[in-house]
Amino acid sequence: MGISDLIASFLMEGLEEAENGVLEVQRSDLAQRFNCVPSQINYVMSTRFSPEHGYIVESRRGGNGYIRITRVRMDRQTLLMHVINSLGEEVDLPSARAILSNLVSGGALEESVGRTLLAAVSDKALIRIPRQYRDAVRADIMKQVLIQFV
Amino acid sequence: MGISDLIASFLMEGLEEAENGVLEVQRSDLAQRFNCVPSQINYVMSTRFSPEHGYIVESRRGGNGYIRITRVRMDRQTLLMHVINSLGEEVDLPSARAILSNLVSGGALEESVGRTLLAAVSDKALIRIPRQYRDAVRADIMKQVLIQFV
DNA sequence: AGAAAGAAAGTCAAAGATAGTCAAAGTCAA
DNA sequence: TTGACTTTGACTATCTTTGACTTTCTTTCT
Repeated sequence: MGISDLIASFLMEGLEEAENGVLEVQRSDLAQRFNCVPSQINYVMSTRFSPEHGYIVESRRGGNGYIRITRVRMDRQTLLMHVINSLGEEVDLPSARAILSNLVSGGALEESVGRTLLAAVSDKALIRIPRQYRDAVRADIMKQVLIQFV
Repeated sequence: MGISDLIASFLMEGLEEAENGVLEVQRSDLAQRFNCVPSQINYVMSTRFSPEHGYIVESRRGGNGYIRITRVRMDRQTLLMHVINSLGEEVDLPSARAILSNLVSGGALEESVGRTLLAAVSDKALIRIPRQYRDAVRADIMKQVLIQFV
């Protein structure tokens, strides 16, 4: 596991323990604990705690600054509608993965359905589609499938 | 035996030992061990560990990258493998529907999964794909999805 | 209060570390 | 001899780590 993965799991554990699903950390503290540069924390936030992953990240600079990570919980309907609307015309694979994983862990989709859909929009499944169009096709497929579960 | 065969048997042995049927390797390590160019590992993956062979291959690039090979369960295998192999290069929508319906009623797939996959290969989902290529894309998607349930 | 200093966090691009693709060249058995 | 299978390597894509520079907020000092 790389440092980013370590940091991410550390934060997720922290979120488990936090009873309200909110965790506050200090960027430089974290960086020191994991012996990395502070900006790596930002990298972890944007790659592992994005909205697609089901998190809201807020922060404040200056003295007593912080980074606050909140795990969002929505009911199934809301979550699905939100996702479908947020899909737009194109979806890249990392986003699709994050979204589906979020839908599954949020209880909006069965695990088997999530896996099915992920496999259906994987690059391997869409190998013949020119890259240029892949994200659009992915979006089409995801919408078409998800709409059934609303 | 050529190098590709050696690499393949090495990996299969590794899979035997791995208790959960999952093996993770690093491409460059393997290449060094067998004294070949890294891209030969990709060749081995695509010729010996394809879905048709009963494997799922995932990977990640960048620092701490990996190639993960998963051997799918050997249970309902016969039916599904038969279907996967019989898919060939192209599948039209009526055939897809028939195949899925068979798999579901035969208990090889959950109904929700069948519906998901059918929606994913429907003409609506593949609307952007020129008709000429649709059946091929459908076959790709179905293989990629079904291999997970073998 | 206003300005200066200090204390966070943010941005961005370069460098590093892997893996993927593709087509040319090589090999071998029918 | 020919066609399928294999080997190779140049080029590309993706993911991670790092650090210089910027922005925003708080505190302290006139």
